Amino acid sequence: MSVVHYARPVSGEVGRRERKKQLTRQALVNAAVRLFTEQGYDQTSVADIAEAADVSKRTFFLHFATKEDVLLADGSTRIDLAVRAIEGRRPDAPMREVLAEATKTMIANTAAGDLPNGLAALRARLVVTTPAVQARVLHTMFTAQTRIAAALRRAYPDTLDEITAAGVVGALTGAISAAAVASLQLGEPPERTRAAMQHAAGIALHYIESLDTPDPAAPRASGGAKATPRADDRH
Amino acid sequence: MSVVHYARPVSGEVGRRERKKQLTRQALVNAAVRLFTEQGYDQTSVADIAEAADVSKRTFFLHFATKEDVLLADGSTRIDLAVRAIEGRRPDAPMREVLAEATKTMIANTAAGDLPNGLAALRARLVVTTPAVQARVLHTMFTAQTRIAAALRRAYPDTLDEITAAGVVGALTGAISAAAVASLQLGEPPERTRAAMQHAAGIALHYIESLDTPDPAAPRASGGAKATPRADDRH
DNA sequence: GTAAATGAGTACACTGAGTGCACCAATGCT
DNA sequence: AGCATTGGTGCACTCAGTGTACTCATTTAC
Repeated sequence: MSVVHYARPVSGEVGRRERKKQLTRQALVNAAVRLFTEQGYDQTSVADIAEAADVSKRTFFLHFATKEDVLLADGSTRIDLAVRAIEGRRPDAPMREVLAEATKTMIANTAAGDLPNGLAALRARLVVTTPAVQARVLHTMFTAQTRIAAALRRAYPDTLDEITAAGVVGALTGAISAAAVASLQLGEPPERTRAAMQHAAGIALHYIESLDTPDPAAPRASGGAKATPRADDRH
Repeated sequence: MSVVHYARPVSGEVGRRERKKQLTRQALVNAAVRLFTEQGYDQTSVADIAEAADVSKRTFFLHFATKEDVLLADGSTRIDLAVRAIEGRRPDAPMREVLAEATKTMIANTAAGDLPNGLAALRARLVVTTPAVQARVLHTMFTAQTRIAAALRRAYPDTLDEITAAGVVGALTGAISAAAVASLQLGEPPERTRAAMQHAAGIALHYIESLDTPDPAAPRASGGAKATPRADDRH
């Protein structure tokens, strides 16, 4: 393999080494997704995955710290998105709006990234069926919270102390993830789950509004959140 | 041992067997707390704990499903408390009030259970330093959420659908736990951490009020939540 | 162009969590 | 006293995850 000797590190390219690395990484993800789907998560060992991807078991752990992490391959992208949404706010934007924007971005992205292989769908299934995966996802989200809370505090340094910032972000993500899992457990289809997440975000955000407006004339149901279309459309 | 032959299974008593079981269980907890404190969590193996408690390693797993679980020995008590607080509500009590009560009970209990051995304090320390413990606690709390959400929904069947119930409870516990961890990470003393939890609960509850009162005349800062003494006393 | 430096992948041995199983012995029940 | 139950044991096993010393392709420096 090699008509071209001197590849092109020119023009800001990645280089063969890095490309090959991403290749094995992708092979591992694909093998994992396939095996998890075919045989189930618990019935698939890391050795199996490595074997199927035709690398050594040690190599697996060169790319992923734990067995669960292979399911979070796309991982930090969404968090980065949220952080950037907060950091790139208009200077005088109210907190509620900024958080609403960040939330919307994240949920939208959740929907998008699914196409390549069935990663997101598989993950969704495993989150409600496999405790180990659920625990890992939960933990990942929790650590992400602190990053987001930090960004938020940086954005509103004199409105928020550490505790309040943590509480706000905790309430937001707590509501969203609880609603998402509840929806998944009910066996609802993806777009309904996304709606559930939005609904829960609306709940949390509705409150947050009252932090923006020190003299709350309108922390009421009328506000921007429109929190209860869902509570109505069922029962 | 044994002047009394036929102990007393009379009058609803526990019996020697059960008593001995609790004894070994307690021995395991004590040994674990001591070793974790002396040598650190990661430096202590389950075999070590079992050895120190003078039982076999196999016995450890007869009492605790995982190494982390030994730290959650008191575990489900607090959840039961919350569930009971919800179930035992006055028939017409507003949701906010019920949840406030449940929250207060839980936080109070958190403070109380610490006395016997340093379990709660140790756990608090490990939650912020040891990922495995943090993950386990998080997961425990998350599963507890569904029980609480179910109880809440049972209490307010026509105000709440599954999703909203999950969202409400998720927001509440998300806010509380995020604030608690933030406080612990700041190295704050226990009573300050408890205050942080209360503060975060107030945040979440303040919103929830608006679910009770379809026509909110007073979902403002004056209400029962008193949400921001903390945000002021720092900044 | 050649040599040194780097870093992905490998082989292998090891620790430690958690499980299955057959068994023993104390306890509880009648 | 005799039988059933059940907490605890010993042992062998699986599997996740790590440390280490090695190879070899690629990259970089000369």
